[in-house]
Amino acid sequence: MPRPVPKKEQILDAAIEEFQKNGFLGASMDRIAESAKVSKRTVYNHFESKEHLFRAIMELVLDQLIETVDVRFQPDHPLKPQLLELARAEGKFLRSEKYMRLFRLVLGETIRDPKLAHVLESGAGRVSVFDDFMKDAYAAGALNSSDFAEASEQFISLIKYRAFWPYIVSGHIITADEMETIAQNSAETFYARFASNTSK
Amino acid sequence: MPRPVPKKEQILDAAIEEFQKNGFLGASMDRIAESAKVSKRTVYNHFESKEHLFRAIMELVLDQLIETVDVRFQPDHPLKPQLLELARAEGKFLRSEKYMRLFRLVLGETIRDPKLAHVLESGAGRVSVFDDFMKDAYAAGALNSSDFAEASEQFISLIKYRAFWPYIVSGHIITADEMETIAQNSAETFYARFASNTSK
DNA sequence: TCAAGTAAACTACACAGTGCAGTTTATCTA
DNA sequence: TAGATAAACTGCACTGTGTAGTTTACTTGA
Repeated sequence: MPRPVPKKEQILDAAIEEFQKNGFLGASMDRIAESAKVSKRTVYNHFESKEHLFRAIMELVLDQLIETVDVRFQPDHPLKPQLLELARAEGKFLRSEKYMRLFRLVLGETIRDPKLAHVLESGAGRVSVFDDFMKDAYAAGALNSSDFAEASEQFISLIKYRAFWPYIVSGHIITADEMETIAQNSAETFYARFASNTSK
Repeated sequence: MPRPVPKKEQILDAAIEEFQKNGFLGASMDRIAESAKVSKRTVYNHFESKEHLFRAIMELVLDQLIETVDVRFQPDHPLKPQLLELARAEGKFLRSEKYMRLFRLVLGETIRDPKLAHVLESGAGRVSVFDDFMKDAYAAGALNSSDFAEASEQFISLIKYRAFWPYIVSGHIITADEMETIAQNSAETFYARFASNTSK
């Protein structure tokens, strides 16, 4: 294998932008070729159809949507600051413009074609970090409810709804300050509801 | 005024379905005419363009997205069951298939064209019922925080995220039982965080 | 020499929107 | 009650445009 020719990536970059801007149906292969500074034929040499190019992008993008948050519960530390840390980490992850834009692209096409839904579920829908955190927290006696799936979902709801909604609805990406407020308030509410009496 | 011809409504019905199924770009005026059992020319006699037809539908649909929930805080009653009632009312409203499908249509097009966003904000984004409820509850001393906008948003987050997410992501409309569980858990969490000590 | 790329013309098709000759329908009038 | 009238509707051919994907003839660099 010679060198990792950059043409393919030029095409992918241009395609991501085009799909993002116009959606699958609105995207034009001619424009993609043009803005990738590549002949149309070259596009088709790398990707046999629009559909294939789109799917290639989806896969590429999915890797970047995989939750990178990795906060684990530490039994010997108090719960509250750990909740805040978890909320902040999730918030930081959600707030990146790259994530938001990719998510929007995927969401838009998922709505168009529900068959793509599993893509979202396996990507953005990942909740395992929260689940694991809650499971460990309960095992350590820090939670007052054994239903850690419920606890996990509520925490996620508090954070994600307010982070996403403004963007979905009006394209507004939440500021770092707004996100910090959301993280604090979410942690506070979660603590009020789920912290065990014995936990500090 | 001659007669209230039903053709226009046949067209609107067919168009709603077509736009819902294929989105604005994917929708075909020929198919709309065909499934409305009307000639294409008739479609254009009623609506001068695809865009006009789409906007007519948006307006039609918006009226149906206006929040119909009307639960007011009653100072002489305990807070907790009132929270549950509010959550249930919101849940019932959200859960109707008509609402879900229309919402999805609007959301899809909003993502395609953020200029349509204000449509959603003035419709589904209405939070005044919750705001009013919280304001009254605070005035009656039932809440432990003066920030009723925050309280309101958190309550909404707990309910809406879990009601919408499955549908947006996979087309799954939540069952009445699932919604009831969400309402109860949301009310419980909200109460744990925001109920004043003096409230019963 | 040859693999990869370029540019531009070309095919085939789907679609929005129009024009028009003729038909249906409801309502008003004699 | 028969028939006139106007408006709504039909069916269909047609224009123009944008697009996915292909073909062809040419270039470039190793």
